Amino acid sequence: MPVFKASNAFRLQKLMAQKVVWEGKISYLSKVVGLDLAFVGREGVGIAALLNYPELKLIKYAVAVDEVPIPYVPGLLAFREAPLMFAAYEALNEDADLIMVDGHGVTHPRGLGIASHIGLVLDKPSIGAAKKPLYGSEEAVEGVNYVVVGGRRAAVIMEGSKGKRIYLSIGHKVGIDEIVRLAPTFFRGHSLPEPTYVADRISKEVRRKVAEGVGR
DNA sequence: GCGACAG
DNA sequence: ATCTTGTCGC
Repeated sequence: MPVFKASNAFRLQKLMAQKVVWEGKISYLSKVVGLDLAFVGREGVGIAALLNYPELKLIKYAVAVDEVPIPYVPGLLAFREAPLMFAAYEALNEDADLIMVDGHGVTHPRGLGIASHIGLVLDKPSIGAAKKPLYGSEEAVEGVNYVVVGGRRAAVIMEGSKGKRIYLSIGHKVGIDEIVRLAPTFFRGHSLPEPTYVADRISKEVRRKVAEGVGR
């Protein structure tokens, strides 16, 4: 069997990055899907959580569990985590108006963080929600903190509860101004935006059940 | 070459 | 991401 080759992944990212759309507005927003992954040893637990908007209440969720053979390599996160996220999204069997992914979008060394990777493949508007910076320089404009990449504003830095900084980046087909407009509406008293928070909570909850099933 | 490095 | 108890604070 072929093994994961970082050099090939790099080439693919550069090609895919050219297809990513940094602009766009969400004309109709009702279904938001949060994607996240948890681990139990080598087993990955992918979660696709559907929330309504603007209430941000969990409507339903889908799970995908499988072995994750790709190692974690900074910058190549999508190759490790996206497969199970696609599987979970597929199992959800819903058409999302917007997808929020744990991690960065275009604020990535080659312009293709996991949020952009997933938005591009599913051809859906997507936004990345990360807890730590990865790429780009900070710049404050009119009271808003941005992350600039190649001269273009690529992410907005939000302050979750207890002052925690969260990086909301362009994933695909959502412009920076649209993210600035929507950003505040995604927070509900947690450090993370609600779609990501809910998906993360569920992933850890399901992870525990999977861990028990593994031990026998 | 050295250090940094989403989850 | 995950390994991990109690503990400080809203």
